[in-house]
Amino acid sequence: MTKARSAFLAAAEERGFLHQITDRAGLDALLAAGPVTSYIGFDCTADSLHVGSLLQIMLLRLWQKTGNKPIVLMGGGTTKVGDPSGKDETRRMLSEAEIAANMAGIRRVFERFLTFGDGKTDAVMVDNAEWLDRLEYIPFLREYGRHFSVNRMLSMDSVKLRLEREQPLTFLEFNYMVLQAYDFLELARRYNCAVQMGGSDQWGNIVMGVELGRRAEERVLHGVTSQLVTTSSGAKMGKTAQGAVWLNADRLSAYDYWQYWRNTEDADVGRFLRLFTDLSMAEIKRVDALKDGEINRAKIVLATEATALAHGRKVADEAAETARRVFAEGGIGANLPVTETSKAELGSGQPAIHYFHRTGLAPSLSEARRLIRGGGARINDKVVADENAKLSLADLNADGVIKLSAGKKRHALVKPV
RNA sequence: GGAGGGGUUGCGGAGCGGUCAAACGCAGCAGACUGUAAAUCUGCCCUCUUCGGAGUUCGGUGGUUCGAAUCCACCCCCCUCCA
Repeated sequence: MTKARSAFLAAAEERGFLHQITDRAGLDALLAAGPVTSYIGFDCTADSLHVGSLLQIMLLRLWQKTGNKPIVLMGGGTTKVGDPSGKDETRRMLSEAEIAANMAGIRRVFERFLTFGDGKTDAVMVDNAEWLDRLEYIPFLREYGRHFSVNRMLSMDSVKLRLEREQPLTFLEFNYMVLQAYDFLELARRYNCAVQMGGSDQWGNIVMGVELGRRAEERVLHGVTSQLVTTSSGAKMGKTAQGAVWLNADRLSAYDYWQYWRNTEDADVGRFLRLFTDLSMAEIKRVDALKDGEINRAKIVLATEATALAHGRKVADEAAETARRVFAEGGIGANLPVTETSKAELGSGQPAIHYFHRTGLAPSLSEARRLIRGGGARINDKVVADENAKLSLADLNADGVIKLSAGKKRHALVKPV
């Protein structure tokens, strides 16, 4: 493969973003000639995005940074249908109000990663409900339905896998790819959008759009998919025991976000630095050269850089400092979650398990007991031996708080007010 | 509409009248070893518990039985084939 001439392709390929491109040479030539508009669609199934979508976000960011215009397409319309790709189960139907609320939350996430505005390379956010909600069934079928082959659609992975696994697929969902293809055409008309990007599971849907553009209006459209990012152990990214790794602070604190990246497996550090930070390749090579125990320094760089993108530099530095104090000095960092209680309650000598439960370190009282039995619970860094141990005012440390720990990594403070 | 198969604890998947809070695998949590890594080993993994137990689970509702995830009836949902 020859080296790309365009800044975007050169950078995206060097950093390992890309999986498939419909017409690499054609796209490269287009990009080299001037700013190009591309889009990625996001469904509004939750009020934030998580790390699973981060690669797509970074791809748009890179697109903008290399002098092009990104469109964030909110799936206000398609969310009402539900994408069957990669899922065995039909999605729950969301109400319009839920979708609107989710969209507002997602918008805030993007404001961190992209520059929005009216300029030539400023990002814009568009909602496909604008046109999908108004489609008329018969005219739509006559005008666009004829360009879609059911034979072809049945061979698409998203559909085929459901059928093979004997999982239900409703007609509603079957239409998803048609609508996504139509989105592409609509964006091409409205914004002269020439490229659709997406995760590798979107390949089929993207190609449908490219083909629709050609068949319906002889437009030349391009499709690009990103690598599927899994950890070296094969797990999908973005899931932890506590749930998804969300990108907004209401859902997941900056400190926990920082910790997520800090705990990256050795084998993933270099790859993640390239994908999820803005560091230059030279810088990344330098950091990635660290080996063995030293690699922890690279993980700290990764965590801080990734957190800075999602939550801001200042917050990222604070998270790093908190972690340093908690782990290196065994102390208490400012960013640990605090659960408030009253002096009176604390003085009454409630069992420690209550506090482990209340702080969220244990999902139930039974779990808290198990944690203590297993030797994983600590109060002020001292292992709790007795599962009926009680907490009292005497446990307050010099800072006037009690530090509870579940395992080495999860800590919380109890503070009387 | 007809015939057949199926719905079990996060997932996969055993169980098919008592010994079932339900094998096993995966995921997860904790401990050991480490580097806040991976791998490995150990323990835990429905809820509550005064640690003796207690209470709710096997699509739903009734029933048979001393006793039902297991048998019966009806209902709901899914799959396959036929129409």
